[in-house]
Amino acid sequence: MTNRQSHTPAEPPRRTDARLNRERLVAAAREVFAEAGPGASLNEIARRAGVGPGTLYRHFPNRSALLTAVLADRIETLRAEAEQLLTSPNADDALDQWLRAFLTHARVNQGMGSALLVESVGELGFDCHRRILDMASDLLARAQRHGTARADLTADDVLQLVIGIALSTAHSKQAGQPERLLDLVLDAVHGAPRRSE
Amino acid sequence: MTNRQSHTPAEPPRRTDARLNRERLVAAAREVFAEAGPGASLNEIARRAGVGPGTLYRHFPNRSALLTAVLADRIETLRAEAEQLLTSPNADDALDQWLRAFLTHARVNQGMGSALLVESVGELGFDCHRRILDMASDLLARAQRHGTARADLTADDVLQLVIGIALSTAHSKQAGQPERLLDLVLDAVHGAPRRSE
DNA sequence: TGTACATCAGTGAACGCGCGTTCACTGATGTAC
DNA sequence: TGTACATCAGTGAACGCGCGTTCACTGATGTAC
Repeated sequence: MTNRQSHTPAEPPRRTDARLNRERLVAAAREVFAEAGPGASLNEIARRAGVGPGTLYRHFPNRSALLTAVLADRIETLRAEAEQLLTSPNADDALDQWLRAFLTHARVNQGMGSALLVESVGELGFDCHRRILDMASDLLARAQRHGTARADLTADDVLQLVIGIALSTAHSKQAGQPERLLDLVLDAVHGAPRRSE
Repeated sequence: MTNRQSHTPAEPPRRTDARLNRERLVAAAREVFAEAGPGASLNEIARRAGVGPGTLYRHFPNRSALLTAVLADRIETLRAEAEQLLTSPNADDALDQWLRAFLTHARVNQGMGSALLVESVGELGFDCHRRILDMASDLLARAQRHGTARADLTADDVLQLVIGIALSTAHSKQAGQPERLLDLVLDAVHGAPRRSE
């Protein structure tokens, strides 16, 4: 809350060229991860950033650190959105809206986020997972108390479903399909546990 | 319908050693794909089958052909199940049951099926896609006519959702989560398009 | 049933490739004076 | 403000690895007689 600038946990580099290269690397990583998924080549990222591979390793000891850096501001955006939505009048709409935003982010990264979320890739990945899960939990709990969200749902399950949509539609050509699928899931989230006939 | 034995489209090999190796390769591929996903190493598959890499290429010109061979009997199983379910009394249960079976198969292959389904990997992949989609369409259409399935759903959307569950839970440690998520989706499939408040 | 041989299948070393990662070296930067 | 220098950052060739794929060769099989 006190930090206005949201840089990655680690201290920012002292020298200006270092800081610049770091930014270039994160920007390149954002692009390349979006194109080729979380398994994208690190050398390719360094190439795209216009630096040597050694420079990449100086800034990010492993792939997970780089992924986390890329995710950092997306997560911060989601967090801010969640915080605001938690004060909005309609608890159901708040949950829906946040999940829509989450789906968009997850899709942009071609399931990159999911890689970090599903498997806990190192401590940093685990941390991302926790933060996302906390937001979803808060919004879901409120929608369960003051809205129509089913009481038998866990935030983990709902997130997993949305991540699934992001993954399965990562290469989908059908415009609008992800949103359509999410709407269907949201119907289930707000519906009763299945009425018979 | 006339063929009792379901071998892959291509003619079966003439020599017995060839046929044996082919079977070994498919068995190994089944294992390795299940462990490492559809991008698994072909050399590793050959190794596991106890044959040289050249032998693998003699039988299967590319990865897609091998994937298709592995999928072939799973798809045949699903087809037989679909055919039988189409004559069962309850159209809703039939759809649900088939989707459950589909999820199981999709999960066993760690999203391997999905790779073939989502992206159309060559003609063979496209063919698999079609066959699965046809089954789902028939069952969904019947559940829409004689059951409670929502009229605004397409088979493609429903399949995509289930594939998403398979993908996102591929590495999930939580036992029972995939089934739980599918149940939630099935609720949506059979529910009305969202009642307000 | 037994043998000769053409055919088909299997082998596995080898190739080129891109990957992740390292490290000795060069160079730029910021600071102390 | 100007310079000297220690420190930190960047470089990129190089390594080993496993991958997909090929192909000249060996060997097993089935068939014709």
